[in-house]
Amino acid sequence: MPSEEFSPQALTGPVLLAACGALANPHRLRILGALADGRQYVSRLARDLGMSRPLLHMHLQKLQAAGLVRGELELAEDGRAVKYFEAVPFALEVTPQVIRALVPTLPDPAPPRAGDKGKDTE
Amino acid sequence: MPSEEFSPQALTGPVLLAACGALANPHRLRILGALADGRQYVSRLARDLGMSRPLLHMHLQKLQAAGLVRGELELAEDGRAVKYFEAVPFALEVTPQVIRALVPTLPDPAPPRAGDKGKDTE
DNA sequence: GACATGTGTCAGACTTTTCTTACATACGAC
DNA sequence: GTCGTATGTAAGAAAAGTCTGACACATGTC
Repeated sequence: MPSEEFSPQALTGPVLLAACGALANPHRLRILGALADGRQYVSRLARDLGMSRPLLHMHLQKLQAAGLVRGELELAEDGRAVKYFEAVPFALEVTPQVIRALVPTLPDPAPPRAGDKGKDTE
Repeated sequence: MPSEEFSPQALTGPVLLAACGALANPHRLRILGALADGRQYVSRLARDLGMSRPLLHMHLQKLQAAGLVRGELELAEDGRAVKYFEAVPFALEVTPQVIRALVPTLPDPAPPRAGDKGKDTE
C-alpha cells in the first residue's frame, strides 16, 4: 500500500514544477500538515491556522492546482454550504536521476531569438 | 545504497522549503538534470543549456543554498581557474505525513497582532 | 599589445507571487 | 428585518523572484 510514484497523476516536468511550487511556501506546508490530520472546511481551517480566509483560499487554489489537495462543496445538515478540503495521499520522491528523466518533458526553455549574437549570452 | 532520508542534512521545515523553492523552476530542473550526468563547469553548462552565464550563476547559487548542488573551484592543467558543479545525491521524499511532522520546525507564521478583531480574519 | 578563455558581481527592468481590504452571495436563527 | 455562519472574488499594494546588459578580474595564445 505504500510507495506509489505520485499518486494522482504521472510525474512529468510540469507536474513536478507545480508540486514544488506549491510546497515552497510555509503557509501551504502548514495547510497540508493540518489536512494530513483529516479533512476540514476552509473557515475552520483559517481560524485554526490564524490566517485570513481570502489568503487561505488563494493557497488552497494553488495546492489544488498542483493536485496536492482536493476540495468538495457539501451541504451540511442544517443546509449551509460548507467546502471541505482534504490532502491527496501523494508520495513525491525526487532525486537528481528522477529530474534528469523528467527534463525532456519540460516546456520549451524560451523562444531562442534568431540573430542572437550577444557576447555574454552565447 | 538507496533511500537516505535527505542525504546532506536532516529534513526540517526550512530545508524542505529551500529545496522545493529551488526545484520550482524549469531552468534549475534542467541544470540539475544536466549535473545528474556528471560534474561540469559553469561556462560549459551555460553553453549546453543555452542560457546566459549570469543567469546560470544565479540559479546555481539558489541550488547550492538549498544544498542540492555543490561547487568547487579548481585550477585546470593550463592554470585557468574553473569552477565545477556537481549534483548532491539527495533523495527527497515528501508526503502529507512527512509535512505534518515538519510543521513544528517551520519559522513563526507572522507576528500575530494582539487585539486583532478583524471581521474577515478571525 | 589584442583576443580568446575562464571567473564573479552589480544595477535596473520586468514579472510573478503574496497579502489585505473590501465587496458580493446564500442560509439559519432570532 | 438584523446577526451570525458559511461561501467566493476583485482591486491594488507590497515583496520576492527572474533576467539582461555591462562591468570587473585573471590566465594562455597569437
